[in-house]
Amino acid sequence: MANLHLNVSEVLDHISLDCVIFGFHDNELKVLMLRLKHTNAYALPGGFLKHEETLEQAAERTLKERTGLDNIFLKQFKVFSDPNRDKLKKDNPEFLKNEPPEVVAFFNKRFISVGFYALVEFSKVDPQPDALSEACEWISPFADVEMFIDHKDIIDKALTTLRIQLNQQPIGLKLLPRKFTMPQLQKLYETILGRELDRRNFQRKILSYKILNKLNERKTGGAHKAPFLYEFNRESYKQALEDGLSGIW
Amino acid sequence: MANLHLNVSEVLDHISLDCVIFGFHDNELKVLMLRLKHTNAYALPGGFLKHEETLEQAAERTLKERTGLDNIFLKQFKVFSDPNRDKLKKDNPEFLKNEPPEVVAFFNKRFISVGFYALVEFSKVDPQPDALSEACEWISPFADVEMFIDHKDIIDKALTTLRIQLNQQPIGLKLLPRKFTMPQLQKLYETILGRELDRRNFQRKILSYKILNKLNERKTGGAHKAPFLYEFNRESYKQALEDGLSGIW
DNA sequence: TCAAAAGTGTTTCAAATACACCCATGG
DNA sequence: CCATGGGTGTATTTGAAACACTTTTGA
Repeated sequence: MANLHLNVSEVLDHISLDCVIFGFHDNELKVLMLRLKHTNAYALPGGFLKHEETLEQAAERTLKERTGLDNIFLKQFKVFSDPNRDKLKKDNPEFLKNEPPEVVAFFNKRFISVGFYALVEFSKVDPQPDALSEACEWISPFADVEMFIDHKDIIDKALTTLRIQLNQQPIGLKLLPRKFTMPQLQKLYETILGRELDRRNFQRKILSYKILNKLNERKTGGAHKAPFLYEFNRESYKQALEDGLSGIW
Repeated sequence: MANLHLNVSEVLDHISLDCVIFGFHDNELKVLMLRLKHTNAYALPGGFLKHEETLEQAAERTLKERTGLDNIFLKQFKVFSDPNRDKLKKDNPEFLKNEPPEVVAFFNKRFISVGFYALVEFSKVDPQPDALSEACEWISPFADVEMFIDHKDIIDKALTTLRIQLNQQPIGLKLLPRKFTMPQLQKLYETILGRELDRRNFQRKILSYKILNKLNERKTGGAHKAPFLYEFNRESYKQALEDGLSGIW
């Protein structure tokens, strides 16, 4: 059974990072998580900081390992530094049972963890478990499952941040496939905001920003009337976000 | 000459924090900074993380030491983790010349620094230099002075964050004295936003939130017509911020 | 052929903006 | 007595919200 191959001298003590990787599929928001070996708990993909890296580079590296993707949209949102936050780790080191002693010792130090959230296009992700986990899978951020130490808190905080930053960050652009329908975009906004929006007002408002190109294609295959496909106009979207999408949904 | 009396075994390696302490005085935004000994550079008040502390507690401790104040409004806004960020420190260790070798060695490690911003009532602060600095004083966040390593970047980022969070955080409440005038409050908003606002519209809008109590007093002593004094209605202000002061200035 | 989803348009109401006049004060 | 800053009011424009009808589709 493969172990972590973590060279503890390559990374800084006391500092870790956790990534809340958001995807959007079947009109639902998802988070990519690891199911830890020998436990039922889910954990966020995370990692440690190498000597010559920034935290952003370390997060990118982690993302690449779990999703296969480069150039992911990534943002720090909070540092979790409760000295008791990793208490559970010491009580439940089951998932470390195949690791060498120096790795176990390293894990048992106190860590402050920098939370990042990432936005990825669901269909492009190839989920890769790490050596400490049995599976890497998408679950609902609202799912009531057992989570490693404070990872539930980290997800909740990421969601709150996402909600607040919905009008300042290219959330739609990063979470949806290149071509998408208006109802899809609306569902995305609704999921993040946690409330329903009026279909017609939503469309009018989002179109008024001139950040979408309407395509001469419709999404076929679904039941009911075929909706048009849209794509983001990357130029104007970028510009619009710099000004802030002035409204609040 | 007093030295730091830093017991390096009490704090974690590699982790520091810096506080951008905002105050408002003479209708101008100010930042509390230290002037480092034996250099011309200004540095942000900062500190290290003790083993049993959260970062927030460590920041509070730092704030208490520099300002004499407790219960300060404090918020994390970013972690600065460029591996070269403290390069200058190694080139210019002048301000450490009275420190024992273990302290110098500690300072020469790589640090990632968690940025906090704090909002304080200017007149209540009693600025206290630390052992490494000659003075602790208020300067303009826009001042073009020499700053320690990346502290200018940290201030800029704090300002940007403050601007974005102006409608979500109790910024007025924390920065102004208990009684203040409408023009003062407006100047505060204008300074943070970096643009002018219409006097009459500002007043109408801020009053519409019902977060101010108009007092039966006027601010005397100034030239020209004496403006009324207001105070925040803490109950409704708190409530309003939870909902977000829906507008954007 | 009909239920359910999607396209499109109008009316209404609230908020942001622009603008004007009067009042008080110290120099 | 007047320049400056402060108090208060109104008309206009803009955008958000509420709401209705028609079209397309697969079951």
